[in-house]
Amino acid sequence: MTCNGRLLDLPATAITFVLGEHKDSSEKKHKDKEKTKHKDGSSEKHKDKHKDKDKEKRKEEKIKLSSGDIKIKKEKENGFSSPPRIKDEPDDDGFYASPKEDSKPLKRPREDDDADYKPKKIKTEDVKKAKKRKQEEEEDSKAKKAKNKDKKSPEADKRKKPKKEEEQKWKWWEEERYPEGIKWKFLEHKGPVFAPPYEPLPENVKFYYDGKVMKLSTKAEEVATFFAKMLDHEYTTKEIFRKNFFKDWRKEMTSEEKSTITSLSKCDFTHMSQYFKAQTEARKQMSKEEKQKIKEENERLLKEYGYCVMDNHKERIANFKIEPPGLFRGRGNHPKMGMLKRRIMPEDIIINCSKDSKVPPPPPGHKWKEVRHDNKVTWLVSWTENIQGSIKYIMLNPSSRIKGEKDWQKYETARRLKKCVDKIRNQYREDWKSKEMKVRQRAVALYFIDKLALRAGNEKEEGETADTVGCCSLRVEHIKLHPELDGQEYVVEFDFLGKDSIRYYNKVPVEKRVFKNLQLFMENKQPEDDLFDRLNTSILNKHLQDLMEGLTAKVFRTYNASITLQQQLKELTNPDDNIPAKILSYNRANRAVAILCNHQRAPPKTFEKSMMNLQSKIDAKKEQLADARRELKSAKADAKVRRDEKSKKAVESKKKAVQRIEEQLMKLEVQATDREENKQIALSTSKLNYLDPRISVAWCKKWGIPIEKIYNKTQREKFAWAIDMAEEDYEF
DNA sequence: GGCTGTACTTAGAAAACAAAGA
DNA sequence: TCTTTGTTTTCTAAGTACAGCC
Repeated sequence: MTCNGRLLDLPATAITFVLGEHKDSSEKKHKDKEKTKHKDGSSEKHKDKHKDKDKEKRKEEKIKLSSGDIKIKKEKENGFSSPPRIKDEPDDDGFYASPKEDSKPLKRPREDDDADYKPKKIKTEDVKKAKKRKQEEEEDSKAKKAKNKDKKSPEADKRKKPKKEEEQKWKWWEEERYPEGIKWKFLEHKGPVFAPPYEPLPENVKFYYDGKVMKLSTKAEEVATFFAKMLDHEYTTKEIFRKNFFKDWRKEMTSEEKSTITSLSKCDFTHMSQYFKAQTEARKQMSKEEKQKIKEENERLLKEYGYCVMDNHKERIANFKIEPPGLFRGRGNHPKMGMLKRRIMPEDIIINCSKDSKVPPPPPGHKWKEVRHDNKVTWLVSWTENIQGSIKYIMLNPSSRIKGEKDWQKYETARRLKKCVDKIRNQYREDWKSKEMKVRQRAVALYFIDKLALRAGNEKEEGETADTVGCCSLRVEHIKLHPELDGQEYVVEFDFLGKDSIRYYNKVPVEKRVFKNLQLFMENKQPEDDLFDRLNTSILNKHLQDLMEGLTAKVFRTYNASITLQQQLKELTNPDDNIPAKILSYNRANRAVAILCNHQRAPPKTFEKSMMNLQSKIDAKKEQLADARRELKSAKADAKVRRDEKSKKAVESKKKAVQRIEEQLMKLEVQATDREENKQIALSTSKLNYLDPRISVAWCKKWGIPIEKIYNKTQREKFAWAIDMAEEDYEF
């Protein structure tokens, strides 16, 4: 079985794209089973533990909120008083425990050299290189200063900016990596930005209960506005959502409110909803100046809180704003949808930074939960969320060294898999014959993960999340076996909800041994029983670790996605094509991967309309072309009769016009094809997470395609390492 | 080997923004 | 200049993986 074959096994039409809940009956069945399981099971206990914790937390929260000493200024969301400035790029004067001083900036390793990507020992930087870099940095800062001065001509600024920004980018990939485990040596940041405090509704905005106006307490009103803002959303019609919301809302009510408001269906939020809609409208109608003001404010916030200093470099933070309170919106059939996501206070926040840094001060009158100095982790701020009890983090942007290095490493691991994948495939094929059930299950599951790019499928806490599965957690009800189907032998029909409750539906012919094994695994089982009852992700990954260092189930997805892109690009790119046609080929290769990985999206609401618009543009262009051709014809006839220079020239210019219109038409047609094929497929997820960017960069270089045509600004920032290092002959 | 907690990547929807068209 | 449409960015949920404990 070749990878190429794999893809062809999977024509776009083979996967039916349907979003959302499609199998109520089986889900219900499963849930019922879980309910009975819970009665004596340990997970119930765990759940209770969670509940108690949540209760406690909410109690604490109430106390805090009612203490009334919370004053968060609007201008200084973080409550900081005159925050210290961070330099754009710290001077190289060693005032931080700098990795530069003791690390040698190596020339980047060749791809092949890097194959096993092990952190090397940090070496002492030689003086020459240190000097050189110092010089460069000084030049950078000079350039920056010059740029700041040059504010008189924004036009000129615009033109110069990109180049200069390019120049001053730090090429971390040319430097030595830290030993494993150590993530940084110096870390300083300004802490998080908290959600703005609740602003009570104006007096004239009413809430009605049972047809009568009712004035709500501030806390109850705030939660009510969360619901009112979602009134147009399908969520608010769902029973679970309404139930969860109402339960949590009541907790925020005064005892008086609680005794009055006993039924959600008697609550009328429409006036509130209208008010918010009007506000949205008003925001759209704001004057240019007002909009500009908001924009500047956001920029200021970003400038102040959006960056940290990590090891002598200013790095962008991905999410420096704390998630605001609101109603939890789970995906798919989530049992907790509608629950209240509580407001996060400084007392919930753990700050992580280095000992010798300036610890961000908490907002006045508040304390951080904890300040720690752990350089074995990459996060700057964390807190525990109240819906699942999980930890949330503030981390760096994908363009940062710390994320980029990891990303690079991920693709190197996938490339190592390439070298031994044949051996692994032979091995699991052997294992299909094993005497041990566990080994057979492992081998069949691995075959699916490899062939179909399924996710590993960790076990999930029942009743805590939507009922979704991956490979190891597939249940009998998720597959159907067809000894023969549509002229093919041994077809397995998959139908299950995967991550984010996206449906995976696929009919796949498999090898006879796999088929027979599946029949064996399903013997004497109920639909809701696990297909691979002797297997879980931990067992599988332990096995994979023995086959190759660093190998886990998800590496197969990365490997298969990247190798597919590379093969498809080779196959689909026609050297004679013009640039738009080549880009169409690229998108098609990208699409093949997205289909493999089952990356779907809801078709855009305006899809049909925009398609029609495009078609009418094409029709108009066709007419234009016909006209132009007629004109050319008559010009030719004219020239034949007159035989002068002027009419000859006229023919030439008409010819050019025809050519130009032909090109325009072709571009439009390509666009239409691309869009149609993309209707339900999301390309960005694979582009961002599964495709070794060096493949794309090499392809661009080989065919003279500007990199901007396939990566936008953010993507170019994330993949700066690949853009810098990949040559046109790069092989994944 | 199971359980729990933690850290990190991957994911699609929605909001914000920019460009094109009227 | 205003409106529509398409693209990018933001947001945060939902996965994977693994360490450490019993």
